[in-house]
Amino acid sequence: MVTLADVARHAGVSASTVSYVLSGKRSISAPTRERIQHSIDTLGYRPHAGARALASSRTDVLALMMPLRTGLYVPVMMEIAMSVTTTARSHGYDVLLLTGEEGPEAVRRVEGSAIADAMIVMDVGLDDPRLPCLQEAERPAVLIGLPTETAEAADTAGLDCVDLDFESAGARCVEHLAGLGHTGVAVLGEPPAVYERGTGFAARTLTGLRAAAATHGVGLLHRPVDGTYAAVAAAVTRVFEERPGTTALVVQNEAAVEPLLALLRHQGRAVPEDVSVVAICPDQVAVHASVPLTAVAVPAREMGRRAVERLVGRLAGEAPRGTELIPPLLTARASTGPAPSGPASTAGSALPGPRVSVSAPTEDRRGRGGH
Amino acid sequence: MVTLADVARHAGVSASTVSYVLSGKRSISAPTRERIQHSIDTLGYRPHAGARALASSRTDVLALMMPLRTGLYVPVMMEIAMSVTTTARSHGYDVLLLTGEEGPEAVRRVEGSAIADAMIVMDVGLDDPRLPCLQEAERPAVLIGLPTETAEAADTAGLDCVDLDFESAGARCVEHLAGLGHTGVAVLGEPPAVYERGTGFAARTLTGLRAAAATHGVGLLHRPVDGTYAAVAAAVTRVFEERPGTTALVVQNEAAVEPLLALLRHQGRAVPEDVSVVAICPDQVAVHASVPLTAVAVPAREMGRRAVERLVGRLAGEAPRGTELIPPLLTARASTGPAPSGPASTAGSALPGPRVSVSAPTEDRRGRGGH
DNA sequence: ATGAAAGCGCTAACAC
DNA sequence: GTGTTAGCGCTTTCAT
Repeated sequence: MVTLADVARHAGVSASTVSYVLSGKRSISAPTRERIQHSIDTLGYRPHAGARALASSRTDVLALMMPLRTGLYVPVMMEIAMSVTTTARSHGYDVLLLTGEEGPEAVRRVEGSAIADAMIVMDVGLDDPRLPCLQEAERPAVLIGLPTETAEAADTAGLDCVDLDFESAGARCVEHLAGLGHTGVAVLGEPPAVYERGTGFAARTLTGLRAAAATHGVGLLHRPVDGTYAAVAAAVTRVFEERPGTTALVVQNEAAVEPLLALLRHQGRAVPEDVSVVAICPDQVAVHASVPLTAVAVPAREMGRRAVERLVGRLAGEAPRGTELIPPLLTARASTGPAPSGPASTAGSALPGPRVSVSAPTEDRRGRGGH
Repeated sequence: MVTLADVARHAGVSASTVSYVLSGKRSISAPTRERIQHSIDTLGYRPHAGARALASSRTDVLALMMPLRTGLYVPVMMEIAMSVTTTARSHGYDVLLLTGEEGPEAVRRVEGSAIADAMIVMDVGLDDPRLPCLQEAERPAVLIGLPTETAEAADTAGLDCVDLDFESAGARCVEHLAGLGHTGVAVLGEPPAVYERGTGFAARTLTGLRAAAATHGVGLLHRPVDGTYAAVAAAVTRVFEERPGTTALVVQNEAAVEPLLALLRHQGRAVPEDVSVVAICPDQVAVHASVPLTAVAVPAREMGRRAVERLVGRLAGEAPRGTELIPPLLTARASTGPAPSGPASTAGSALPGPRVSVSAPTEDRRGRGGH
């Protein structure tokens, strides 16, 4: 193994000079710097991470705690993880991946063993047991997500948070639909487990949805669903039975998107002629859906990037910045349109009660699949 | 910070004794061990990772290189990553996440800076530039995937590999369908980019599919598809036009699964009465699809687990084990059934379809196809 | 602008 | 069964 001492010898200088060339912490004359750099390249020298960590008390590693509990949409997590990793690299940091299984113990391990300089914590719950440890910890931490129902309380707890402004996101959805004349909106939410766990973003979205619904005189039904075809079908069918006047759906559950579209197609409800659909999901999902979806984007990459940049800033001595909410951006695509104007124009209207039977839109349909 | 020396002083022993209690590398009398353990607990001592790495040349970290290039199904990657992380923890290792962007440079970094003790490399291509570095490296590496078209060549290159036996997986799919009397099978494969990149698993699957098709007199069409509704619709429509005798589909593209099922429903082709579908995907996807799918499982967790266990074994001194292929497991679910027996019974029959072969096997068949 | 030297906290011979 | 001690490779005062 090539050590710093080897380089020093090869370049005919002292070890400390080599070290200073590497760190740039003091000025070195051009000739010696070049000579040393040449030796480094020739010998293929790489500083030993452990030795450096021991001497400097810095690891150049960020820990990423990613619980991946049931009901969470994996691609968003993954995108955040990748965004964190590439952003971290661009700042000279590596990323240590921790699962949620260890819980608070992982926080103590990172702290106590000096495994990482800072941490990013995802999937934060309302009474997350990791939070107290994080607050006691010496090392800076940034949460992706808020541990509170509202945006204000988080920073008072001394925590740095980055998240989409889900409350505004919910409001945007309703506003968009209200603007198109819809008055009966149903929300297909995350799986029940997500709400039960007290995961902040789902609750905050709901708050925004409800507030805007009240403001705009829109009736709102909310149904948590698992991301399976069966669950979506059951929920949607019930919604249309309970309130035939439903003309728009908001989906906050990426896994439910395709099942929902397939179901509507199957039921003969045209999108957006009979029913409008707004999603809260990554843009990629919205664009590639079988009907391009009007959607509020969940900016996964952005969230990962900002989290890292805050952490890097704090490691460089900046003060905590509190809660940072990313404003939602709704992009109108093909899945929303004006509310159908009379009972006559909706598929649901043909039905006396329970089930959708007939008549539908203007689609080319063939084959024996017909109901 | 609490150091080993602090513990030693508190317990009234020497530093080395404390160290040996921790490592278990020499026998300590019960009383002193207990006394030391008590001091450790009282003081809340944690060994300093950097110091330990420097002194022992072991980091207790495994590096996981996960490229996440276009066209790869994210949930499988994520499941492997999580499986790797939890398995690693259970063996006392942490996991450092590396993206593919750095390429071979990342391998050298890990090696040169002693950042990790070993590495797991995913998404290996046929002429992967990381492979030469890996072979030169001192540290053990395990590939998830094979860098070759066939199973044999990999270990000769001195590399340790873990993967599903995709060749057999392909064969199982065809065998299953052939056993049900299907003679016209189309394969919806991974996105074109995956094949172009020379990613081994896709090519190997195709090899297995083709071999079995030849053996069983099954006609095989192969279409790479992007995982969007539009791409799937285009491909499937063309397949049925080109060969109306197609009665079964094999899908190796998780993102295409729901679009495909939605499309078939929309076209009025009943599954499995008109067309059978076999998938190569994680069991979870197969089970939760809108039609539970007969499928060869991609054992993501298993692959991650085995990769880590091999690595841990090799770090403990075991010799490389070469290539380890996990035998495929096909589970029959609701999406496959006997081939429709005559032109009269299929939706496709409406089309000017030349050939549907006559004879079919002797299997118990039921459903509406009954002649 | 450069060098010398004292650690950082731990491990692993080498003693006894 | 336990203590002593010499590093591991790097950073960073303190000198000059």
